[in-house]
Formats: sequence, C-alpha cells, structure tokens
Amino acid sequence: MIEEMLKNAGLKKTKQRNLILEIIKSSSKPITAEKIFEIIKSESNNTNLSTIYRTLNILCEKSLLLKILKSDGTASYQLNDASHKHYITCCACQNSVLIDSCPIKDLSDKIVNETGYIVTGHSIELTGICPKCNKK
Amino acid sequence: MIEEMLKNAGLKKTKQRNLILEIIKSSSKPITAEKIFEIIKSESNNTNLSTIYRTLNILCEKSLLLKILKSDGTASYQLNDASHKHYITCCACQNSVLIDSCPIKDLSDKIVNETGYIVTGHSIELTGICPKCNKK
DNA sequence: ATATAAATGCGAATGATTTGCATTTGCGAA
DNA sequence: TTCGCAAATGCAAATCATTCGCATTTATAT
Repeated sequence: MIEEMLKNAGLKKTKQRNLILEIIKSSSKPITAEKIFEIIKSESNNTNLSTIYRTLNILCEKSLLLKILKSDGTASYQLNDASHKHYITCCACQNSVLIDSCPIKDLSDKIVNETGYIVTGHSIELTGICPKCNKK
Repeated sequence: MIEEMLKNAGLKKTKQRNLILEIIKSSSKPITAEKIFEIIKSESNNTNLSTIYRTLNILCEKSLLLKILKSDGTASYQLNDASHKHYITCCACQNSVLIDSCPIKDLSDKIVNETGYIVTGHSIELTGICPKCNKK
C-alpha cells in the first residue's frame, strides 16, 4: 500500500517515509509535522524535523498528501484519497467537527468550465459558532 | 462607510485603520500585510508593520475582514462582504484567476443541518493546472 | 558489488508574525 | 472644552514554524 504509493511517485522507499505515512494514515485528523516528529521520537526512532518537512513537501507535490492550513498559518497533513475530510472549527471554543461532504467535488467541474483550470488540490478552513457557544 | 464599519465593531476611528481599510477596499485581490505596509509608506505616511498586523487581526476577529491563506502559510486579507472572492492558483506557473461562485454559500445550510454550527467565516485555497501549463 | 543520485541529520538561517513597553491619540464624561 | 483613561501606535526585540547548506548515509539500478 504505502510501498506502492512511493513507487508510483518515483520516490525511494525509506524508513522515515514509511513511518511518516503510517502515522498520517492512522491519524483520525490532519496532523502537524511537529506531532509526527513527537510520535516518531516517542517510539524511540531517531529522526529530524527537517526530514519530516521535506518528506511532507514532496508527498504534497506528488499529490499523495493534502496540506491543510489553520487560520494561524500552520499546516497539517492528511492522505489525499477519497476519504479526505474537512472540519469546521468554533471560533469561541475551538472545538472542531467533521463535515460530511467535500464541497469541492461539486465545484470542480464548474471551475473547469469557468476557468479552464484543472483542480488538483484544495484546502478549506471553516470557522463558525458551535451550538453550545451559540446558546450562551 | 469605513467609519460605520469601525463604529459597529466598537473600534476607534484612527488614521491607520482608515488607511488600511481604504487600501484593502480598493485592492482588486486579497492583499498582504507587507503590501499594505509598502503602500502606506509610499504615500509617505509613517507606519509600522506591527500596527498593521494588529489591525488586520482585530478586523478579522470582528468579521470585517477575511483572512486568506496561501499554501505557503502566508496570509492575505479582503473585505468580508458579499463581494468577497476566491481564486485558483496554478501550481506550475503561479498564475491565479477568479472563481465566479463562492462554494460556501451553498454549503452553509448543509453544514448547519449536519453539525449545528453556524458558519461565520471561511478560507479556501484551490490549486490546479492552468490551460497553458496543461498543454505542455 | 558498486556507483550514483537521492535521502537524512544536524545546525544555522529565514521570514512572517507577535509581544513588551513607552508614548500618543481618540473619545466619553464632567 | 477640557480632562482622564483606555485603546492604539511605534519601535525593537522575541518567537516559532519552516527552510537551507552541507557532510554523511542509504536505496536501488546496473
């Protein structure tokens, strides 16, 4: 699975890349470089933040990963497969929940017609008020 | 117009805020803090980057502005009015063009039903291949 | 088995954004 | 109108995520 992904992208199969992809794959939410770093270290593997950043960048370029930006400009990463997800975050309590549908799918065709661009990636950040906070 | 916006937000009317809002208003695209800074300086007004950042942050909090994130994590700002826009950027040549429709409008109701969250803001970054680059 | 390009680790650099603090300014109350 | 005080500003220094340079190691095609 992961081997194929790397092979298709023309990338060497290395220990670091396996670790990184495994962690992202098993994470239920988009995950930051820093968190990946901590997890790998806690499993007492040697590693390095720049390697992680480099790997994440390459995997994004190759469209294996999606980069998700929080409103503070920091990035998280998730697999770019059919199961990729979007969240909405409450600007009062910071809780975030999953959104069922990816709005870009429907939009993609529209954009091709409008602009001629073929959509290869997207990042969406939604903020709102959650029901709890809204009551207050 | 700008006076009302500030008053409604409970903010003092200052020279800096007027300048910043005027510049954002008259910009055809989302604009960075740095560019705002350069424009104000080039009009030979004294100013300071931290003031600009502080102002932009407050205006975002008050929902007068939308913060737009590029995939490198840097921010641009535009008015949060009905005319706000989204763009798609070619990952090969970096050209970006306007997208006619804001996909969030249609999505907003859906999200309320799914999650109970009321959508107050959003940031979308789309990447793709432009027709020119696609030919190559 | 070996050559070569790619990947890694480490430390230092970068660059956008934030913060602390002293000074100035806007504005409501007297 | 003047006064007082909180809010806003300017400046310099700090922060923090991310990137870069370079020496060393590793994967893979031949």
